[in-house]
This record gives sequence, C-alpha cells and structure tokens, in this order.
Amino acid sequence: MRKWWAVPKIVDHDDRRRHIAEAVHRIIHDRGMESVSLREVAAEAGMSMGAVQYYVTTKNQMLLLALEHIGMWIGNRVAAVAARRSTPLDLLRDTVLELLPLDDERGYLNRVGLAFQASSVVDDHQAVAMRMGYSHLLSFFAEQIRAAQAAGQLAAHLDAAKEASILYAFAQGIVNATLVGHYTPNEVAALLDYHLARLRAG
Amino acid sequence: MRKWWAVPKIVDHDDRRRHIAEAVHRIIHDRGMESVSLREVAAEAGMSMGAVQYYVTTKNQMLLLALEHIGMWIGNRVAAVAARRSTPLDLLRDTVLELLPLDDERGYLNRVGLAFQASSVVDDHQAVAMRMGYSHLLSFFAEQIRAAQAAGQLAAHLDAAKEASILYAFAQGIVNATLVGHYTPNEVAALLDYHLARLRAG
DNA sequence: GCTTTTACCATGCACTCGCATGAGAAAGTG
DNA sequence: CACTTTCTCATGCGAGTGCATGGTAAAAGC
Repeated sequence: MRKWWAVPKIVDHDDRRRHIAEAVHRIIHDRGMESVSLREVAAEAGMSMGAVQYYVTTKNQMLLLALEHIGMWIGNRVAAVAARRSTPLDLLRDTVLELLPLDDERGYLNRVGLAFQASSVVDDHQAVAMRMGYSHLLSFFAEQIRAAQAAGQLAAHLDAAKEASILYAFAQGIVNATLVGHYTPNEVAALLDYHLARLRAG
Repeated sequence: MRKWWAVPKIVDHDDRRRHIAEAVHRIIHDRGMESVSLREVAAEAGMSMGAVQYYVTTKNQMLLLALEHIGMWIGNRVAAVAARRSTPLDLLRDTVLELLPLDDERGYLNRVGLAFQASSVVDDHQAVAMRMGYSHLLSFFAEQIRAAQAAGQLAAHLDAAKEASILYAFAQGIVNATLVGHYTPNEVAALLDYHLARLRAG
C-alpha cells in the first residue's frame, strides 16, 4: 500500500505491547493492582514513560491491554492441554487443573487474574473482555463434558452446560480461597477428584 | 480503674468506626478500591480527615477495619438465616443463597467482598482476616450438611467437609462471574438447585 | 474556674499520579 | 544528501496522595 514514500524506523508493535502487558502483570503479581502506574510500568518494562505512552494512550487502555494478554495466555494454556492425547475425562480434569494455582506459573496467572476479576467489576471495558473469556472457557468445558459422556465416562443424564458452569465456578472459588492461603495444592486436587468422581458413569 | 482524675468527652468509638468502615464500603462499591483514600473516605463519612485519622492511624488499618466489618456483616446475615425454623436442607440452601448476589444488598456485599478478596492476596493482615471468615463459613456449611444427613435429606455417604468446600467454592465462583455480568439471578439459583439435587438422599 | 483528657480540625509536606507537550533521535526513501 | 515518518525521551503541570503536626473545642473531676 504505502510504498512510494518513506518507510521509517520499524518496530514490532506487538512485541512492545507484550512487553508492556507483561510488566503490568509482574507489578500486579508482586505489589497488587494499586501499584500499577504509568511510571512503574515503564520502569518494570525497562523503557521510558514516553515510550509506554506511545503504545498506550491512557492507563485504562494499558490495563485493558494487560487483561486481554493474560486472557490469551490462559486460553493458550488451556488449548495446549486440550491438544494432548488422552481420554475425555482425563482431559477435562487436566483442563480444570490448568486453571488452579498448583504451581508458580499458575499461581502467577491466578493472582493477576483475580486482580482483574475485581477490577472488571468497576470497569465496563474490562468486564466485556472478562465475559468473553468466561464464555469461551465455559463452552469449552461443556464440550469436554459431552465428549466424556459420549465416551461413557460421565453419566449420560448430566446437564453438560450446567455441569460446566458448576465446574468452572468451583475452580474460580477454589482459586480465591487458595490465593489467600486457605488451601494447599494437594487439598485442591483432592477436592476436584472428589467432585468429578460423582459425575462418573455407572 | 482510672477514676480519680478527669473523665473527658466521651464518644461511641464503635459507632464512629462503623461509620468509617461503611464509608469505605460505599466507595469501594461505587468507584472501586483504587478510589479509596483518606480524603474520599472522610468526605463520604461526613467527617473531617483529622477525625478519620483519629480513629484510624493508617490507610491499611482503615482497609482492615472495613474488611473486618463486612466480614461481621456477612456473618450476621448468615447467622440470621440459620436461626430460621426450617428443614436442614432448606437451611443449607438458604445459607448459600444468602452469599450470592441475588438482590441489591447482596450484590453490594459481594462487590465489596470481591474487592477485598483481591486486596487480601497482597496484604497479609487482610489475608488473615479473610481466612478467618473462610474457616467460619466452611465449618458452618459442614455442620449444616451433617444435620441434613442426620435428617435423612442428604446422602449419608457424602464427605461433609469436602461438600462444604465445594459448595462454598461454587458460591464464590458464581459470585465472581455474576459480578462481571455473566449470570442473572435466576440462572444462579437454578445452578445451585441443580447441584443440591444430586446430593439428596435416596 | 481551673485542669486534664478526649475528640477533632486545618494545614503543611514531600511525594506520586495521569496526561500533555515539544524536541529530537532512528531508519528508510528519493 | 535532504526528507519523511516512526519512535522515544525529558520535562512540566495541576491535582491528589498518605501522613505528621500543632492547635483547639468539649466534657468531666476538683
């Protein structure tokens, strides 16, 4: 398109935005959402404040960017689990486990996620992004449940959509409690298995 | 004890602290935790900033006060439900419903609660208060489940402690999703009943 | 009425905030 | 080279932040 006039300095915008988003994530994880400011993010990202402002015009936009990025991050992780070769029920279990704070990386994701959860209650744009993530994960769960039913691993009489909602709500609630230190990873996994056991066929 | 010297102006401290805590709640509900500042709270509470500082020496202490107050508020609401005369299973159901954002007041409580949930991840003192609330509610749920089992309303083979954890996690997860606009009150109640139905005896 | 203690207030301070601005460095074209 | 466009930076501004301070009104015992 624009080829006959000067093509100036070219930078990978997506890469820069990713750097910014990840700096936001780190600050939220380490010091909480209240510590996120343009200056702090710039310092964390190793760039000047002006550079940050070039890619993100407002603080709200910066937060929204960070929210979208972590949403995609989580989505990619879940998709990677789904790509494994395993039985439908194991896949379902692994998918839920992927969302729980069972190791450092998942704890990191969940700390940031919970901060955005709260932030989204007050910010409409963030709420929209959040609901998209919900819908995606919920239909994903429902699909996995139906597959497990078709394979005879889960009881046929289960309402897949409702079970998906309950399962995801369970996961979210466990995340909340675990992040304030109420559960240990072992307890969390045991609770999930206890719940899944009653959904089994036969 | 200290009776022989002057006894000065006396004010109901608990009442003043309650006013401050409730002002914090309103600000969190309306504009989010990021908008909480000593000045804003003083204005919302209808007192001067100096008065607020007299009862609360630091902002963190103010937030902790507000967290403890809303914890007691929720605890009292739950206790009021438990005082009703009803069957154990209905009581359990009503208790869970009490924690869900099904009307304005419960929505208010949950918006504030979720903000503190996120805040507690980063603040240790808040986390302690949060865990206390968790433990209290969880043992309460477990007790109700055992009562329902004794009354033959819930299946005897259920692990009351695990069921309590799952039920409460479910509630918390539903709260998260509902507050960002993903569920309507009707859907929420239907999900709860769907889950409780499978716990029934017989 | 003086004193003591509580309760409250106004103000100041050093700092940070989000955002805007204008200058200029970097990179590629002609 | 000049030139255009993209990108980056330093700086300034007004507003707001948590917190400390010094002073003062109010109430009760003597």
